[in-house]
Amino acid sequence: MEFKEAKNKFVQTWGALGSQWGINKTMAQIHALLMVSSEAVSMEEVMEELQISRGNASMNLRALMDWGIVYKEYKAGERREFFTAEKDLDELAVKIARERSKREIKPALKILKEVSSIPSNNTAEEIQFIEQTTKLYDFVLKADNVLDKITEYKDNWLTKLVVKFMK
Amino acid sequence: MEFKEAKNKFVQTWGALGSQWGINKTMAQIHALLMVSSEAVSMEEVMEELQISRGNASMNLRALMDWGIVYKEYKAGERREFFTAEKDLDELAVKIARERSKREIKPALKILKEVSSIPSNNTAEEIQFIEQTTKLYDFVLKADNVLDKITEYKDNWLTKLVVKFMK
DNA sequence: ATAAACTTTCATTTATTTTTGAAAGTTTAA
DNA sequence: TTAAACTTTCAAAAATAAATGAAAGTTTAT
Repeated sequence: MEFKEAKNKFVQTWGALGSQWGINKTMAQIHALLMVSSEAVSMEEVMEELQISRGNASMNLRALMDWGIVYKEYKAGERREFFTAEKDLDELAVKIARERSKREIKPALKILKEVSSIPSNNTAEEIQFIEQTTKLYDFVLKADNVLDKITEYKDNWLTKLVVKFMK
Repeated sequence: MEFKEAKNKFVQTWGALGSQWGINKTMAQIHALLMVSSEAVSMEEVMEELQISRGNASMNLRALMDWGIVYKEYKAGERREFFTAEKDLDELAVKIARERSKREIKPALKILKEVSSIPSNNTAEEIQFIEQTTKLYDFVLKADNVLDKITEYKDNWLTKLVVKFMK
């Protein structure tokens, strides 16, 4: 396999993976492309490499910047904007974890608390509902706290986790 | 908020969450419904409660069983099949983690290994590509191993993780 | 064997999500 | 200023994913 083929395969794979995780395909592909580029990449180049429209490139680059995992760069004497991806994987994972916690876990917790707090009329159905949603709330809250704790380590958190866990 | 409203809200929320995690909405809704039911539920009831077609109910129940998080139950003297969800959250999380590792992480690892193993012609581009995909491979492999290790604990793994991590 | 009770399959339809591209907006250099 | 170089927006189109429902398939009781 030669370079171009490998690069393409990587971008496609990362894209497909993205869509299984609630991130759209193009967004994941752009991220993949930037991650393996040695230099900052212009929007034009992104469009060219991935064969996508200007609007699509613009919107997804924006979304990646909102996630905090792609940065704009300005080059001296250049009008155009260039983009680079966060390449440090610990940092990348931490940012994704934080963002998903904020966007998905926290709102879910709010609803779990709400629905688990209804007054019960003591039918088996209602008792089961309250019990299960309460357990869910506790579980998700605990998981979210662990996530928080882990992301505090930032550098090398995964290695530290391995060490803690293996012994 | 009364019971029916709370139940509906929970099912809707769980469904929306599902679609952000690569599971389809109906599948997540059925799972939510079963999880808070005190008794096993027939396909007919699932169709009725979620207002979905027979085919849809059948296919998504099947998928949930493939994931190992919903079980069939037979009632004496009943022709119909009934369904229950895994209600133990540690167990649920472990099953989901295992399944996603098998379906998504393992195949991704295979590709990462492939693409990071191309011969380099020593251009900056190729060096960066090989370096980054190699790092990704190592990172994902390490994460997958931690997942494996965690799921071995099965009972109370989350609590154990909290304990390990907080100290 | 057969018919009733039930489940699964899959071609077609429907709904949702993503992409396009042209117009509007912005920035910078002269 | 103004016009060239570039980016963003968003309504419409295209692509993708999910749902329907009727026919085919199973199972079980008699």
